[in-house]
Amino acid sequence: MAPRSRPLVLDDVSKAIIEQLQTDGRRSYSEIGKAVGLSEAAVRQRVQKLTDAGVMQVVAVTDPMQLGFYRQAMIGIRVSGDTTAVAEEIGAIPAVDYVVLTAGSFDILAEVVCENDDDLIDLLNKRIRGIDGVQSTETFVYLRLHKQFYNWGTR
Amino acid sequence: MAPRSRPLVLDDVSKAIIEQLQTDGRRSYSEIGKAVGLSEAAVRQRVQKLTDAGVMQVVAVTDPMQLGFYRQAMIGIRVSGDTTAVAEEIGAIPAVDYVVLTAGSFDILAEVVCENDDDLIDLLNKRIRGIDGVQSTETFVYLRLHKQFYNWGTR
DNA sequence: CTGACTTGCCACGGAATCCGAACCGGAGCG
DNA sequence: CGCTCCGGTTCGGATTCCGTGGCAAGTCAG
Repeated sequence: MAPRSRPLVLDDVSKAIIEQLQTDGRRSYSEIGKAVGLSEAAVRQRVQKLTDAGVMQVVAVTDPMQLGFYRQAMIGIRVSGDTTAVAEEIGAIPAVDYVVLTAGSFDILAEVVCENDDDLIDLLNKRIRGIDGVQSTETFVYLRLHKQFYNWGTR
Repeated sequence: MAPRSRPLVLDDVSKAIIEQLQTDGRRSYSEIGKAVGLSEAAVRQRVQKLTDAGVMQVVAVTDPMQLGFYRQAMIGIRVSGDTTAVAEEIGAIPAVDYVVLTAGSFDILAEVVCENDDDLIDLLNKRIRGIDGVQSTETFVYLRLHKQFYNWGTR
């Protein structure tokens, strides 16, 4: 949770390792080593370094729909005053899984995951719009998730 | 890439397994089994089923910044005609990692990952705005990613 | 140049894990 | 009752994980 580390240049081998784990996070070190031309131990050390440095993390990602969260939305938020403070507060809400400060007609974009429409309404009215500094919000209800990639690493 | 398997109810044990893998995608089956009260083989079978069904996938997620992608943005797109077709075309662009059909003042939201501003400009002008049916776009350049969670599974 | 230090990789071996297959018990059904 | 399906457990051999030690190639100071 603390990516406090130097730039940490990534050579081609590390990129290759990341690509391997992007396609399958459970691939064995020796298999990766075979693919990138390194020994098992070397791969292991590099993966450890990469995760320690916060460059990469291996996790399970899920389909919210199939877990009972039937309503997702992106919320554009206009703020007066310190955007960071507001972002902090919004990020503290459990239903919010993604917060980013932006330039443009919104100051903050927040993605939320709710079980149903009632939860979304409550979230908006009772939580987000009540935050000090929030001027206005605009909600984009998700109709269909069409693409979701995690392998933007090296192209 | 094809979540073609509808019903598949998730009991508490499967949810617990998912939570384990959400905190660490490389945790061993036996360790998970110990945590959720199942044998190693049973955990393995369930994980296999869950991934096959598209409920969950274990992957490496990376910090784009540390991989040389210094410019991210969300692009709101207004479309005339079939939104699905446009979404399909946008999703085919490598720099686009996230596409969702929405209700609201945008028809499509697309997150893009670029190396720099020039790439972003080219992406917008030469790729996205050239797609048939795209009426207008609005770009929200990311200033700072503030929160990003993958563990929305069960709360 | 040289010696101390650092860094990254490989080799190795014991412990742990993975993984396929066999087995088992309960539920549903004719 | 016999049969099948399902999900769990057990089991054993192959594989992987992981700590450790060694080695070669820098780097730096004197």
